[in-house]
Amino acid sequence: MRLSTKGRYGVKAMFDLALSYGEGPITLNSIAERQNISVHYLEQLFASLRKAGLVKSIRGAQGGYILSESPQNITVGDIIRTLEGPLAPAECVIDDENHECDNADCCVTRGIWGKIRDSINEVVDSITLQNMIDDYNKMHNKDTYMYYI
Amino acid sequence: MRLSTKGRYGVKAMFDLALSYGEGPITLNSIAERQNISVHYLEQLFASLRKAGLVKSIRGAQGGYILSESPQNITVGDIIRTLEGPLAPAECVIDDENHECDNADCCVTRGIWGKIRDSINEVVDSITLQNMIDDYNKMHNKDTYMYYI
DNA sequence: TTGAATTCTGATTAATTTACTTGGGATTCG
DNA sequence: CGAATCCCAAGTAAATTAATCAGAATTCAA
Repeated sequence: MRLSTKGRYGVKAMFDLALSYGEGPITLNSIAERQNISVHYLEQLFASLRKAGLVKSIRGAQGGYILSESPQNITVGDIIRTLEGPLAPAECVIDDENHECDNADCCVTRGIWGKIRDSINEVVDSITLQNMIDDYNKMHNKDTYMYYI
Repeated sequence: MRLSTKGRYGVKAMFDLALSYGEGPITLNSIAERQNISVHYLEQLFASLRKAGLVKSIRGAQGGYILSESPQNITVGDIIRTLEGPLAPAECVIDDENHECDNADCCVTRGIWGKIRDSINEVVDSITLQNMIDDYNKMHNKDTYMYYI
């Protein structure tokens, strides 16, 4: 039940973009360097993210990528589902497909897979990139914050 | 984020055992037939389940497997973690291992993986084999139940 | 207007994991 | 004894993952 590198790198890269939101396009090279990911691999991920409408690209020199929307309108769920496909522990609980079950007891286990699916999606859909930025700032301003107590 | 067949078959097979709990040993052959799984593959899964103490084996003719404990004391989480390893979306949130993070922002994403891990484990730990039996009986006694209304 | 910096596209590949299969050995009941 | 069963270790084919490779297309800036 691991996420693949697609989902993990994708969230990191999108968080990286979110930290620079409003400061113009960010190059994949710089993301790759900061996050320690191969540029070419990032290109593949960003092709998907762009097609899904989560980022916009600016081509040519001084180009790069920017978030399509503000960080508070993009969730971790949007990113992971774009890169990994539906977050379901079994095929029979992927909503947009109809996978038949011929076993009589299938529905009992199917109910379980459905609960797992729902709880995962609830968590990732409840976290926005803005939430991540806030967490990041809390960590990094902890010392400063102490002065005010 | 799919469960592998190990986890899925394992839950089905253990549920099969639970339905016959108290009726003596059940052979892998019969489980394999009912659940449509290869016997030899089931053998591998039951080797793990036995080592984890979830089932007991009775060798020789008329042998088979029984649950080590009553269905209400075995959770879906016990089964899945035994067969799939820790239910964590990323290595850095596996509790019993120490995986280092060198990126500064790692902790932000790590927090997310931790939330996903916790929500998955909460769900699977809250479902016992007895719960599954109850669900199963509800489904199958629906018609009978109607006569009493 | 040229060259460097970038995104974009499609193919290829190496490593890993998954989902078994194969081939036997050990044990126990009837 | 022999059939039924669990037990064990290795092998394997297919799929997936995680990239890499090669180069075309676009744009900015000097």
